[in-house]
Amino acid sequence: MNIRTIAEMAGVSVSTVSKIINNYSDISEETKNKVLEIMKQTGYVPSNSAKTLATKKSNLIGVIFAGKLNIDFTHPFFVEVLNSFKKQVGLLGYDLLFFSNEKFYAVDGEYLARCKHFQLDGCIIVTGQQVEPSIRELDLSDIPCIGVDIELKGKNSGFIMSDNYKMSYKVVEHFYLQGYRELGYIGSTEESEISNMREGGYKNAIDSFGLPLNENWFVNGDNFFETSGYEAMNRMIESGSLPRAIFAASDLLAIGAMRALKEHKLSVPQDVAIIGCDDIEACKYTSPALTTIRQNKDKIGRLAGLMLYDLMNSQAETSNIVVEPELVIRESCGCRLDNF
Amino acid sequence: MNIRTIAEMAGVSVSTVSKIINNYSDISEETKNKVLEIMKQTGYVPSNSAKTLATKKSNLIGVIFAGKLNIDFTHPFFVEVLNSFKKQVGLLGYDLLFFSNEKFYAVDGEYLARCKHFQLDGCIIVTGQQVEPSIRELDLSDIPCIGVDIELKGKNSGFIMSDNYKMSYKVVEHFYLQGYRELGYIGSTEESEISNMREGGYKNAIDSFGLPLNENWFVNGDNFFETSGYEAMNRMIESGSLPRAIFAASDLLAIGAMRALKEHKLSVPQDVAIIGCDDIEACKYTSPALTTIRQNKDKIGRLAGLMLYDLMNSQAETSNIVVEPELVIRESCGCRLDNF
DNA sequence: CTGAAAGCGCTTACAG
DNA sequence: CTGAAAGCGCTTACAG
Repeated sequence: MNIRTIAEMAGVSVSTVSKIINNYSDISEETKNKVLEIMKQTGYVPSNSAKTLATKKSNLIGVIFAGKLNIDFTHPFFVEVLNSFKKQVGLLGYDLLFFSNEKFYAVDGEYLARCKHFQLDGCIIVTGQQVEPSIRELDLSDIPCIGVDIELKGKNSGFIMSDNYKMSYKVVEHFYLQGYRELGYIGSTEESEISNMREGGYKNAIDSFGLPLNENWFVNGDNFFETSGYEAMNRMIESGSLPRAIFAASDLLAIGAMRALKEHKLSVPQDVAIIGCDDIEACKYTSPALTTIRQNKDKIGRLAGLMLYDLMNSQAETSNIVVEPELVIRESCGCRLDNF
Repeated sequence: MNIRTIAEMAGVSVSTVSKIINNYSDISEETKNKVLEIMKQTGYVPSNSAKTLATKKSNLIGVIFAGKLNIDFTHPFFVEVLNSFKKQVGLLGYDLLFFSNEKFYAVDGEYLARCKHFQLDGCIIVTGQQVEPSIRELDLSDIPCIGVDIELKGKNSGFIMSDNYKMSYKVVEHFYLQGYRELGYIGSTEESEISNMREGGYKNAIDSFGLPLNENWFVNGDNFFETSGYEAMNRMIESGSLPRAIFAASDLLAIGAMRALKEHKLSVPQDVAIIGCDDIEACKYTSPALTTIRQNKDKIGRLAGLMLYDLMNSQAETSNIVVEPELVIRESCGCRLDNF
């Protein structure tokens, strides 16, 4: 069943059917209805590959998880961003392609090659740590790309992330308002740009409030996961000196830190207050419930979709957007201690 | 840059280049190396749409979340299954296509039409409640499909799920071993096949162990989420009579139930023991930590990939597989009460 | 408002 | 071992 069959059945030309499929206006109502009727009866569906071949546009957007490892579908932050991104671009008429073909990964990803292979209209790149060089190649190509939590520099690229400095500022401010003056930080590996931005913002804010800055209270884990937080906290405890309040670069780091504190008979928030980052599901169920920074994942996803659309239809130049984060107060920061 | 350019540069025919791309054996080493070299230098990438058009195979697998609502990327179970599915089919040389184009959803999904449009080689269908009729149409088509947690009946379809009866049996057995004789159940809506299977298995097991069955201790929520568990538990509490132990059809239901119990000053597991289902991340962080049934998501995903592959390459007939679940003991079931 | 024809970039018998 | 040619199912100037 192809366009020719439909054309013959309707007694019109292939061009005419094509125009009807693509909603051209210069077709008589009569012809149009006749053809539409036949398409419906036969259950005809135009072939995307033929269309792509002819037009060089696939109506497909590539989704790339850069910086391998652990950071696939199970990553709580990206998964939610992706969810709203998917809805947004879906509304605009695009479907999503996920690279998974491992055969192509042999040669360092080869992302650009994959994109060309599928003639993707654009890409969204989400990322963890250690970005492969091949991402840079894609970034600089003429394929429109939007990065989430990764700074893209190409002239057909843009990126979006939460305001990581603001985040830290809000945390310091909240701690300050409660009288905490000795502030610590648990980050991910130093290779993580995101963690470093949060740390930088945190130190700046400490400085703005005129608080002392003690480097012993700043520790890094190997990644953003629970075990890293546990180990980092243990190291801080063993160093002999503890801050009154700690900001962790992720909720899992915070949860790990709480476990370490608990094991040392230290109470959260009475001995050490903790604020995490991400607002994952589990925050609500820890005890004490974890105060955290919520990124507006829904907004990030929607904006990413819209920015990419503009890029793909050259309705906009490169743009970089930063989204306001929000402090979600629960128990671990101590400001609701009366309720205990 | 296309196959003809490469052919001309190498001074061979298009057919020859095509054979080299596709690893045909009847090509001289010399020609092969010459062409390969040129392909490399030029950075030539074959077009997937042209290939698909010619071969009717896209090397793409469709991922379908049936039964809309809430059940997208953020669903903890499916997301992990998908993760391992992706790896498995990636190894086999396939990429993944996610339907998101909302324009097509206008007419009840039209899944089959979408598949044809992209000439997908196969589909994986994961599902929540209330499966759309259009899924059935796809199931019965000649496109190979594998269902996860959904029974597919088409002759080119298969499905895979955890052994939902066994799950319940293990829970009842565990409760029994601890001396609990009054067993309750919190399920999702009655429209959920999965919840009903678990309930059925649970009742059977209760029967096998010769325990009394009290219908008042069996309640259903509206879905698998926390609030449903909370409300269901409250209803059971208000009914005046409580079982000694409860199996909830999901971890979130269990967590909601624990919240309701806590609010009524009832302790878990001292007053009521609880076992959840899914082993989501949050189980570890609730207090008490939630004992649960872990589905082997990794195995389910890998098997789904392999089964689909066999179906797509007609190396196997329809097959239905059931995967052994595992009891993960933490605190909420009470068997480690000594440790408290 | 409609149609004939070239072209998009591959694959695949088939011939040699 | 290699190549000429038809065909996959669309779109797009262009002519009328």
